[in-house]
Formats: sequence, structure tokens, C-alpha cells
Amino acid sequence: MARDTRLPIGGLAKRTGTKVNTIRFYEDIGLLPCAARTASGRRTYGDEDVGRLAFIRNARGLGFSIDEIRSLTALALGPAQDCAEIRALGARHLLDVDEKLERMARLRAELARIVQLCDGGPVSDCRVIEAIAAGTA
Amino acid sequence: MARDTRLPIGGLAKRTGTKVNTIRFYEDIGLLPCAARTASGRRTYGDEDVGRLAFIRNARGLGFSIDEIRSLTALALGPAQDCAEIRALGARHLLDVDEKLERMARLRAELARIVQLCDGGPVSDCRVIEAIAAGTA
DNA sequence: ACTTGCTTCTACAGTTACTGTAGAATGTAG
DNA sequence: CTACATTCTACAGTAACTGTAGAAGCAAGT
Repeated sequence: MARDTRLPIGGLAKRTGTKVNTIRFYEDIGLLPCAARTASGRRTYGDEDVGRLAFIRNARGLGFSIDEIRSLTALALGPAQDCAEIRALGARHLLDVDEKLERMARLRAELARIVQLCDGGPVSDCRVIEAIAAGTA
Repeated sequence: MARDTRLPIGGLAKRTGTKVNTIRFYEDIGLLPCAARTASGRRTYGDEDVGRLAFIRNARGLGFSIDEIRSLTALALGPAQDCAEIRALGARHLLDVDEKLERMARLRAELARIVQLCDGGPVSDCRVIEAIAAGTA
């Protein structure tokens, strides 16, 4: 077992791919508990902190908002019955993502169409501006 | 010809599906020119303003940033040669959108997988939290 | 004429999730 | 012992709005 793997904030940052300021920010808003400090007042982190921050970063990467992550961790620390709520939160988020994906796909098609309007034609015939102005239905 | 179709800010807002505050915001940052005013100091808008705001809203809907829209309108008002630049801007934005789409699709798959972990199993076996914490590769 | 109620005015604070900067102190390597 | 890197706190800035406060203007009903 690797004991005494205490990291300074920069180490934790490197380990989790997070910026130092972001870690302090998470502590400020209570997403991370207050870190332990050295005699001189510097933050030190252990394995549990690495795990918790990794969880946060992964959840953010999955598109969960900070408020959602707050719910998620609160539920995770709560009674086992709340598992249903956890799943519900995930499912709701999945619906959001699907909706966003659909909108983006439509946007993509429209944008491609508009950019095509320029392709190969003489420069003076560019209709991109007009196409955008005309609206995307 | 419909002359005298001057609108107050609320009318323009309704016509273009924009909030009143947003219109003022666009004026503040110079995206819209300063509006004409009535004797008592209220903004009035004509057809050209409707068109310009519609263009902005459509471009925003297509995901262009305000800075990009600034470039677009500057180029649109410039010499015809800049059409190539307009197309380039659109193409660049299209690449961005494609990239975002890809990332979101991957995220969607991972999220779906995680939510599945709960489905049908007993409540006490929920692994959503662990799955998120484990990272998404 | 008067009052009610809606719209508009300016100006600024709040949102989300960070990122960057200033200035001081502390830690580390040569 | 002297650089240089890291950390500390505290606050300003980012994007693109949204919301609020308090005052003033305007249109309609009585």
C-alpha cells in the first residue's frame, strides 16, 4: 500500500488534469471539502481527494452541471434508496443530451448547405449572408 | 409599400423573438447601430433594423459567436472580394460544429451505458456513481 | 382631469463555470 | 544564499445574455 501520497495543489492538478485555480474554485463553492493544510498553510490532498475530484471532472466531462453533481454526490452519500433518484438524474440528463444532439445535427446540415452556396461559384455570387439572414426554418 | 412601419423596442422584440434587454445589449456592444429615438427618448426601429436583428439571431442560432457575427457583418459591408473570407469563416465554424457533434455523440453513448447499469437491477446495486468516478476513457 | 397599468428608460447586479492577474510568502535547487 | 517555482488570498474578467430597481412616459377608462 502506498501511504503518504500527499500531494500539493499543483500535484493534484496535474494528476487530474485540472487547473489549480479550478480546484480552489471547487473548494470555494463547496464542491470539494476544505483541504487539509500544512503548517505553512498550503493545501495537501490524499487519495480520497484525487478520487473525488476525478469524479467531478468526469461528470463535468459528461456534461453534468455543477448543481447536478452536487445532487449526485449528496445522493451518493445518502441512503441506498436514493439510487432510483440517481438513475433518474442520469436519464433526465441523457434526454437533454439527445435533444442537444438533434438540434446540433440540424444546425450542422443547415450550415453545410449555406457554406456550399459559395463553392465553385464566382466570388461575386456569394449568398452566405443572405442565406443566414433568410433564417433556417 | 408599407411605409411608416416603425416599431418600438417591444415590437421589434416580438417580431424577431428577442428579449427587449437583449436588443439593448446588442446596441451597447455595437452589434446593432444606435437606434433612432422619439422626442421622448424611446427607440424606434424600421425594416432595416428588423432585417439586421433577424440576421444576428439566425447566426446565433447557427452557433456563430458574437465576434464571428461582427466579422460576418463587417465582411458583408466590405468589398466583394471578401466573399472568400466569409466562406472560410463558415467552413471553419462547420468544422467546430462537427467536432462538437462527435464529442457529444461519444458522451451520449457513455452516459447511456452508465444509466443502463441501473436498469432492472436491485436498487442496492446501483453503480452509476462508481461508473462516473471510474472515468470515461 | 385623473388614475391605473403597461412600456420604456438607464444603470447595474447576477448567471455559469471557470480563467487570469496582482502581490506577497514560502519551498526547492544549485 | 540566491534564483526560480509554487502557493497563498482576493478580486477582475470572460460569453452572452437575463433580471431587477426606480423613474418616467403613454394610452385607455371613468
